[in-house]
Amino acid sequence: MSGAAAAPPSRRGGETRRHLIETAIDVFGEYGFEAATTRTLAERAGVNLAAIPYHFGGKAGLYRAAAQYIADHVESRMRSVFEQAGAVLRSERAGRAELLRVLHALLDTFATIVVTSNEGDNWSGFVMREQMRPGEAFEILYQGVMQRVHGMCAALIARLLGEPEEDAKMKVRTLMILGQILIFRMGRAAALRRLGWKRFTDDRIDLVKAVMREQVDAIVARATPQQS
Amino acid sequence: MSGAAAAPPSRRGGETRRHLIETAIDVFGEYGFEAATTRTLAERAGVNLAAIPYHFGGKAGLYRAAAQYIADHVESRMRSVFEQAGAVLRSERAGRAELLRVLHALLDTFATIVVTSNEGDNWSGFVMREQMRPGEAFEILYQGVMQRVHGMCAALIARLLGEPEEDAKMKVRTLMILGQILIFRMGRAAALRRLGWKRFTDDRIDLVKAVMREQVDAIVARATPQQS
DNA sequence: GTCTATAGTCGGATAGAC
DNA sequence: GTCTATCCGACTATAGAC
Repeated sequence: MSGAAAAPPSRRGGETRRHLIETAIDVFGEYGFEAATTRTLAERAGVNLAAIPYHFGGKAGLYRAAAQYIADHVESRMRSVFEQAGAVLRSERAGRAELLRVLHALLDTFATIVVTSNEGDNWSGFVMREQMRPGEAFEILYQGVMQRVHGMCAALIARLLGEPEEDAKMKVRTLMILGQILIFRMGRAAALRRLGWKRFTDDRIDLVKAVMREQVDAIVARATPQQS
Repeated sequence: MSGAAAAPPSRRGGETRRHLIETAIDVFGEYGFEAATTRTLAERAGVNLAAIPYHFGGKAGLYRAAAQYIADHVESRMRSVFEQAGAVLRSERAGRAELLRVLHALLDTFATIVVTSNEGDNWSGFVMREQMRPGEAFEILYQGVMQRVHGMCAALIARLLGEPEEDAKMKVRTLMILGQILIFRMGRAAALRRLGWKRFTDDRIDLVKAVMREQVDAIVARATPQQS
């Protein structure tokens, strides 16, 4: 967790709330909703057990609050590239180079967020669990960020390839390209193991980004295979 | 699930054991180790609660047995393509077309197994949870299948690109290519949502495979970007 | 708003009959 | 090998003092 407290409310209530949410993201991400106990949640947040029913109505309310917090957090880190990409997409006659530039910027930012999470703040476990058993919290996450990342990438790739944006094929293509990044998060244990790494350092993330650019360039270059 | 139980004991013990393992894969995959209760495990398997400590020494033993069962099962479904790929890789002067053919065969088989799981047998939740919190069971899964899939793909791609196989770059590249498939399993909820699908039918899986081939061909074609 | 103490529930494992 | 009954520990939530 990085930022300073956003809202310093009346007394210590807001502080407790916030602390509890940030801890809850870690704990729920690590153990899952059922296995995470209110004792662990309260203990790690350094607050009293009874604060959970008091502030959030119960364990489930805290869970929802955590999902909302993640959506807001990632959204804020993506906002700048979202705006760049939106601007380029709105201009009817954006050049190929410009389309590629914002696509790379979008994927780079996404890769940084996705790969570096869990070396400090750990929302990814939370998100992965919601992928496995989508519930109320999945809606909050999907509507907030996932949809926009997918949508923007698909629009950019469609323009670059000159193919229709709303086809299933284009959506599949876009999902696959995002999968090239997400593998390092969702299959992190296997990826690190395979690479003989213990964790992702900055230069390793740069390698990932470099290979990604190479492969995205190849895909949108529309080179007919083995034309050589 | 296909394979027979490894150790068929005296009476109905083997049947109970097997049933318990297959159910356990579903239940652990759905709820996770901690949240899955022995009562649920026994009930869904239609066996007595006390059978779990009896046959597996406890909940943890059943979990390990389930991991081994998954590794064996996937291994057996991949065996044929593993052998094909191994043969091609051993022949020093395998042509480009042949290398591509076995790479596609490998990825196709992998895609089928990965995407169709969970419409019947559900080992993917189990595997994903081990990715999040790698434990004893992760070793069983990694050593068994993951390592071979990654290794074979990397070897084939390295040959096709004429790049060294053991470099981090090649491993990253291979992981990314596999990520194109795995996104449909690990990010299934978001993918289905984005595509407006409820589930993966045969023709949808064919679409995924077709796009994957296209993109793999583009990547290994070594086309310099924007040469056009 | 925060704490301690406790009520009420459900978990895993075992004992011992069959 | 399989069952029923039971123990004991851990969990969530609440009551009520401060």
